[in-house]
Amino acid sequence: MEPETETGIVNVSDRTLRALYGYQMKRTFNVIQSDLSRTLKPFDLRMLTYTALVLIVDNPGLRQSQLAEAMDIERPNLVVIVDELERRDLIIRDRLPSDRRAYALKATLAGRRLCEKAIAAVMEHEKMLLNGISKDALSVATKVMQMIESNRQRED
Amino acid sequence: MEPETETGIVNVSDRTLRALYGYQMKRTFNVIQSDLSRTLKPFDLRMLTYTALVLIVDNPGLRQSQLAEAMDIERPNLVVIVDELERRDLIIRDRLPSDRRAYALKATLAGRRLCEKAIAAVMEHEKMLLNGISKDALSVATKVMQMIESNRQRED
DNA sequence: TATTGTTATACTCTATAACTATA
DNA sequence: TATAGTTATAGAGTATAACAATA
Repeated sequence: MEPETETGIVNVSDRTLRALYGYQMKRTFNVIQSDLSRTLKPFDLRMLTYTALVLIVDNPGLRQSQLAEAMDIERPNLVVIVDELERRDLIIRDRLPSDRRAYALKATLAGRRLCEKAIAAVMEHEKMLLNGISKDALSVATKVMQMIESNRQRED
Repeated sequence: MEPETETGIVNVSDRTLRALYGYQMKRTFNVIQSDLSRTLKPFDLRMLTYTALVLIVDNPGLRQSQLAEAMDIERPNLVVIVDELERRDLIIRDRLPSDRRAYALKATLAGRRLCEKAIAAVMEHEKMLLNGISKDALSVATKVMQMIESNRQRED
């Protein structure tokens, strides 16, 4: 006599739905990811290059290791992303005088301009995706996500 | 004079944070994904094989095409997942008498037992991840995710 | 010795076209 | 002709070890 919830085309019991909390989040993330990819295509950006560009524009002088940590990816995987942005003259790698191992990442004027346009497009699409969701509900959802993140169990 | 929010190690303005709504969700999904992977390792399951198994146990007779749609992946990518579960005798592929092209997927006794154990382990870990989050807040967050999913703009 | 960025590499997940067997 | 499942394959994204340069 368990309640059932419609999720896609199959019905799962509420107990099972709780066991699939990652499954709901993955479905939702897929939606956002694919919408974002389509929105960013005209700018020749992917989610990863877009995120990196936005963070560099917002944090001039950021190091690659900091950016990798912020984006939650490994340093080796960031190299190709920064390479691509640099090759397109959207950012530059400046040597830090204080630590000649590291780079200070800075957006170029072209990078800042592209970033502005991309952000505007993303926000426009976001409106459609978040249609019917109250400001309060969205705020609660964001807090829940931040709580989950802070509850992360780092492996030892 | 923009407010700033701590996200990882870099500060981003609230406007920028809104432009990175996918970024927050990705970070959160990464946390859930990696926690889930670690939890499922003792059962020799990944997120995909776990999700497939749970859905088959909960929906006996499910077809592969239905399962693929439920899991939001392409049919070809499901084949290897079903192959693996079948090879481990956790599920069987039953021919449908009414449509000999399709398979009815059913869990074996071993599959149902492993599924039960895996769900228990996942729920135990979920408690830690959702620590400090009220039932109401979680419910709101889930509804928001479902709303986003239903707002999906299918490409034509 | 430790850290920054790098290369190489392997693995997982994803996406598409084309095939077979049934309908 | 259309659909269910399959094969082959290519492309993203991710994770790890090992290296050079610098601290």
